[in-house]
Amino acid sequence: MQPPSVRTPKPEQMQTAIRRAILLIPPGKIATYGQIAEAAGYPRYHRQVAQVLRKCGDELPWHRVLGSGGQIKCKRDGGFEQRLRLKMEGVRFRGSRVDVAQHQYVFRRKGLRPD
DNA sequence: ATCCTGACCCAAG
DNA sequence: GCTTGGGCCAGGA
Repeated sequence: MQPPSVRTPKPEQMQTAIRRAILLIPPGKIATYGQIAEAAGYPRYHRQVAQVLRKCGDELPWHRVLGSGGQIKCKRDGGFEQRLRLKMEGVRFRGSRVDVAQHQYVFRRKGLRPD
């Protein structure tokens, strides 16, 4: 059974909530796809976060979005640029991963309202 | 309606 | 570290 509150989301509203959640991440901090989806009020919709980034990542701090464990999920040049951008903001790496313990951004509340 | 794909996640081996 | 397989959801052909 699932709570009816998070089912059958309106795509437009969900996309807005996801965008707003991503915009909350300050420079030098990071969040994962799953955390963003949850913060936006749509747990389990992490794939939709990726969809939003692919579509309009140019308007968002896309480089602050990582896979679980602080992994960069972009391929090739995208991943390279993401790493550079993060380093430019002072984010430190441990091997190929971001030091999550130090840079994790914790959303204050989950279920951001559309306003 | 079905099938495939994707900037995903997680547990196993 | 790696690969597999199952689960998840939306969008496009």
